[in-house]
Amino acid sequence: MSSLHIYNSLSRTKEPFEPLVPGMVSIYVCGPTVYGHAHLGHAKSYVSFDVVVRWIRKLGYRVKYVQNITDVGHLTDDADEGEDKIQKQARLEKTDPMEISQAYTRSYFEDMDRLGVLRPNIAPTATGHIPEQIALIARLIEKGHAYESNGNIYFSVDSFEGYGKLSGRTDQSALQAGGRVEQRSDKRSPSDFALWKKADPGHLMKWMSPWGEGYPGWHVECSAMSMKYLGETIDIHGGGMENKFPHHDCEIAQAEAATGKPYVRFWMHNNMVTVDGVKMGKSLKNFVNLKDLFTAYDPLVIRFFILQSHYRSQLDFSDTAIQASRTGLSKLQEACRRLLEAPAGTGRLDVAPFAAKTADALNDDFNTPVAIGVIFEFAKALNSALDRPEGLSAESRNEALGYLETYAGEVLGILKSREELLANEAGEGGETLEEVMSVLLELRSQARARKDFAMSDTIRDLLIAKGIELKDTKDGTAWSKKRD
RNA sequence: GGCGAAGUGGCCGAGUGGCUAGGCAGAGGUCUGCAAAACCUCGUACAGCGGUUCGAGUCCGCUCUUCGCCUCCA
Repeated sequence: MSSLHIYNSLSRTKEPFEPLVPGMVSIYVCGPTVYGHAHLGHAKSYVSFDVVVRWIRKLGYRVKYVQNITDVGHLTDDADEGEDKIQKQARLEKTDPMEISQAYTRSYFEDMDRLGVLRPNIAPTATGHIPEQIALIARLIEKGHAYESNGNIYFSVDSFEGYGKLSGRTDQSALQAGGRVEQRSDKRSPSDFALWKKADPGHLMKWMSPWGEGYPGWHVECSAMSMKYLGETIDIHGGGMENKFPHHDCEIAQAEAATGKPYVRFWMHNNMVTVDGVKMGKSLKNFVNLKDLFTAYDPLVIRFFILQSHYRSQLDFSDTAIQASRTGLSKLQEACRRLLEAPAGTGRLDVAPFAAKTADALNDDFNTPVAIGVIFEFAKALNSALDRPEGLSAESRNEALGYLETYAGEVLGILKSREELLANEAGEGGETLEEVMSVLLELRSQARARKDFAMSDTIRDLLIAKGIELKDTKDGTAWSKKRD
């Protein structure tokens, strides 16, 4: 089997992955700013990193996964202008900022839970780490990398060699030429960015600091919390591509200027979700809210849809694409269900080659689309084996189940549990339904026995109309509730 | 203007220079009373033009097009 290779945005190559501390992997992923419900873009990001974490754990490492919650409202415009987003939402909802951030934090985790995204080990909030951020800022001032200007603290980009090395934006003078960055009177250099902002009188979320009442800049929370929980050098830092610049370049500058050590060993950036080829974003009105999407599609279908493309590729959202995923996923679920219900036979199925190919795909920079492709190939081989009269031996059956439950279940998180797969009708009334169905199927099989196909087809059609599907097999008639 | 990514069959979407990606949809077939499901077979896909090579979707160059970032953003 191959070993894990990860595409490092910093070197722009795939590199073999070894953690800094043997057996332990530290991961920090930029979390959401909580002033609205999560959308499909959030889902792509956090589902992707969920698989990263699950796979690295599967490889035997202890993973410490930190994902922040940005609950300090940053500004709607650029680093210095506009309204605080959370405060704005609070005004719209006629409440206060803390209630907004709390409510949408809960909403975020609800949605992620439904997508099967495992909770991070630590989900620190920016508001809960103001002292840490102040301490980092003070350290930067002390070292001459930051300065005060009218109660605001700015990071001095000129003081840090290599600013912009992640995004490739290293020539600051070239940046200003055609860009939209405006010269601020209290910044020494246009590229300097805010570490601490003085609060205007109407500003609600503010804290006391050595520089007066204010609030932290956006970039500083990630550096402060990452270093607090994971150390000054971490293995993996993940986030959306749109955050490479300026956010991640600023994080690097702050952290490395303060510590003199490398901040992150592997930078991972996931790509965007687009709608009709255009980025889905909060500021555009084209985002697809997850709660809305869940009313039309099983969250597992959304997860599967996301993992069918690679995390570094753009994913174009459309109903036809997602419907194709729904059909494909149910095919996989059906194969697994069939396996669970299959009587023991004598046939064999060699699972090892499929497992090796799946692991290779995941080791190759978490290539989930290829991994899913292999699982489909496996499902085909499995169905073929089950079609044969000799079926599958108990041993092969267990190996096949183990493969599916490990890769499709544990690692990719796209497989329902055994209970869910076997339950025709979960919940209230299920038992009664089973009994009624067995009566109907018995009547139908009697009709078929006396070749009264008009009657048997009537029973089937009426059930179809109620969303219950029948399948006649050599072992009798199976039924299932059609779900979508 | 600067930095970066990408253009693959009807749709989605992988792809390390030679060996089938995969899924959805479609066509034909096996099985079945008929269906459904499953399985088998089928599409001469790689934006265009040059070049390197015995051989390129895969490397190089040019052209065209699209997208992201340079402002909050997963």
